[in-house]
Amino acid sequence: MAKSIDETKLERIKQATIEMVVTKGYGGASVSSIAKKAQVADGYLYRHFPSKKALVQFLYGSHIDQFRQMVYEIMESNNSFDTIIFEFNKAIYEMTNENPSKAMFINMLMNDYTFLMSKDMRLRIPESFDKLLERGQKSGEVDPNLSLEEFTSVFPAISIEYASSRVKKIFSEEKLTEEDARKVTNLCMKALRP
Amino acid sequence: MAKSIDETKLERIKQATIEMVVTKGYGGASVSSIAKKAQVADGYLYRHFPSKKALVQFLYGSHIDQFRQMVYEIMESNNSFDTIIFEFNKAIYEMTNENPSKAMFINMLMNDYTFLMSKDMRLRIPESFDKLLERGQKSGEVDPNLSLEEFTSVFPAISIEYASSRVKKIFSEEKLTEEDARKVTNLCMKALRP
Amino acid sequence: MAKSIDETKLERIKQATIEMVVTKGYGGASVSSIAKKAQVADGYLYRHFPSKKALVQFLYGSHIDQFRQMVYEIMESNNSFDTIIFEFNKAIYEMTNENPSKAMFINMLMNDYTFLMSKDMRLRIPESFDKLLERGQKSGEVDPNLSLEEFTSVFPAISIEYASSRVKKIFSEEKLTEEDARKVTNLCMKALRP
Amino acid sequence: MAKSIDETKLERIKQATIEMVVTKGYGGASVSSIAKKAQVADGYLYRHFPSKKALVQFLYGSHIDQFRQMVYEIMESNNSFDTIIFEFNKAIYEMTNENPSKAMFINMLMNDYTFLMSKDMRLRIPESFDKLLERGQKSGEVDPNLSLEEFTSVFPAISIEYASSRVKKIFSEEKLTEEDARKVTNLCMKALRP
DNA sequence: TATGAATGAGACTTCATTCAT
DNA sequence: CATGAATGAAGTCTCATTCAT
Repeated sequence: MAKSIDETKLERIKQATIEMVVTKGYGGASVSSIAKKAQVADGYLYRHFPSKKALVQFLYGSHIDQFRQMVYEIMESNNSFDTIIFEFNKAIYEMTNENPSKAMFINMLMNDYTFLMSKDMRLRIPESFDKLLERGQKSGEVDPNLSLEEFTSVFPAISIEYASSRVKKIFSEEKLTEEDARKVTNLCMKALRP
Repeated sequence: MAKSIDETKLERIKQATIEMVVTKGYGGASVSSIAKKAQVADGYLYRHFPSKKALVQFLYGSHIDQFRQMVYEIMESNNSFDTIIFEFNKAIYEMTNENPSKAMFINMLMNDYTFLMSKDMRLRIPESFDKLLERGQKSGEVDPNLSLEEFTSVFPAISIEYASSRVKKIFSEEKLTEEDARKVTNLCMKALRP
Repeated sequence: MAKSIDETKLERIKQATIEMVVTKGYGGASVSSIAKKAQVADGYLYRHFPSKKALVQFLYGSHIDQFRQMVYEIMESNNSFDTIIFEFNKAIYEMTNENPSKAMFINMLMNDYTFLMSKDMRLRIPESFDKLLERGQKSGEVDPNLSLEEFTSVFPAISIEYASSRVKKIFSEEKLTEEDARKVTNLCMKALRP
Repeated sequence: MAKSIDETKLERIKQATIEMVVTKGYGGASVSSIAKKAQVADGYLYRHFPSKKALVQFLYGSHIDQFRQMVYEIMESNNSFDTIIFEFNKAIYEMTNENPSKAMFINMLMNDYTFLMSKDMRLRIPESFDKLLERGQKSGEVDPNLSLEEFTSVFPAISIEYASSRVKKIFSEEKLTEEDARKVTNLCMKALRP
């Protein structure tokens, strides 16, 4: 009977939000500017999210979860610890190439103390990395004395930092390649080994 | 005498700004709330900075510079590469313990794409790390094929990430110790070696 | 058959509007909330009324007219002045019991200077009360020197005020009874007598 | 040192609010229109009240209290019941003449179910009228069987209704006089007597 | 006919900044 | 020099209304 929800509009809002937040910061990304970039009406956003904050929180949460799921899936289908690290790096570098804003968005919010993950997520993320650490320690590729805290300071910290400096174009403006993933994997493996 | 009163006021403004920005984000840290916390009048801030943005930029810049100078000074007075890494870690962990907000502030802004360093700073920072890298490669402690991009993804990235996760109290609420500095140094040294 | 479905929809809209306006005020009664309460689509209302304001005005007008007609009919079928007053009181108290929102709605709008009666109505109402006053003065039950202004300040003002304080549950939460109608009639008769 | 608060501005806001609410209704009285009428900046209001609703509530409350205090003071300084009624009528008619908007404002909000008095006020008002009723019953001027509910439906209901119909200019556009107060007092006294 | 997705004007509110004191 | 009252631009958000389906 009535018009159905235009999913592309919603998608446009989401992408526009990410881009505006990355470019102008949370405060600088006004709802008006987001709506304009997404080519929807100013009030449109409020038909799907109760507030601008909720929208950004949702995007943060869903991206973090996508990220976490990626780790999970790669772990499920790979036996070798170093392959997991490599596949993960490859995956996030592909994502970063495809949608640099998305990568910047996650990085920015992860370091913003006013955007906290949901409790649920705060618990599940370390859990995934804990399993990964165990696997590495079992296979003898990771120092058995390494704590989870030390582990996550190496992985995914190095991987993310490498991608982040690339999108910031500090050292290079090239796209991230499989070679980059290999190099970073190598750094991680060395740091972690017994 | 009168001037010293002034100085504490200015200092209070600076500290209040850092704390408010970390707690509430840049947008949430209103000039009024900063002034209130610093116990000065709203308009006082404008006697020293032309705008709120300029104040935050200044604080970011001066902290980054303090950081850079630390690297420089440690490099000047130490010959051994691993000692430099260790001393640096010790120094930033001490700073983090003393003033966690300051550490959070730097970390937050470094990952906020709307707060860019001055061009001057953007050039000088890699320069310092380049010199450090060279020293490590000369002494044979660092892989001679490592690029500056790879190097900075390890150091100071690991060091900072470790401190950051501690301030966020993700894995532990303990203060950072010399032992932590040693552990992190070890991780870095392993990652960098040939 | 199809039409009768329509009629209940319209009826539901009307009742929902009255209840929402009374509960939330004119501004707080959003078209959406009215439609939701009436279980019709948001846009449905516009098939019968050109605007929200027009809907409320219509309801106000039709209730006022119903009120006026009640006076008229009671006057037609009763010779005695005091019986007219009593029957009127009884009638509006019954209506108030049946549908308190309706009573509150009329009372609210009659005291809201932004909802004016139609010119037509503004003229016809005093006319009805003028006839009633005449009748009372002819029968000697009402002071011959009383102006219409004084008369309406007594009747129906006292009657309405009594019902209003009851729906507001200021002094009592009981339903209005015939005994209440009698008491109020007595107060009016005493006030009006020569 | 600094500028002091301009009390006339605050006064202008208050009066402008009353006038706009009376003319356009609560919803129609936009903060902008109020500020414009008061010749202050749009944001000024928020330096003294947390919201538009709070401002209107405050004005309602303070006017109701002024009203209540008037009753109290008149009762304190008069022994005779009928003098109290008369003095009260005179006082509110003078107030109505001086500031008709104020009278309309109170009347409007008293009949708006979304603007409730504070609990404190809801209790104190009937108390004052209860004392007045007692006095009238002691002096023999008021029917000893009259309930407070009946009493208040006569006084101050008649007095207020008379003033209200005058400000609405239904029957007359004249100012309210002492003669009006006398007439209304007479109506009340007749209604109340045994 | 009835729906409800979408619009956008305009509401309320915040707050960086100014400047009289 | 320092204050904080006042401003008003700009932000977030609501909601009456429209119209494709």
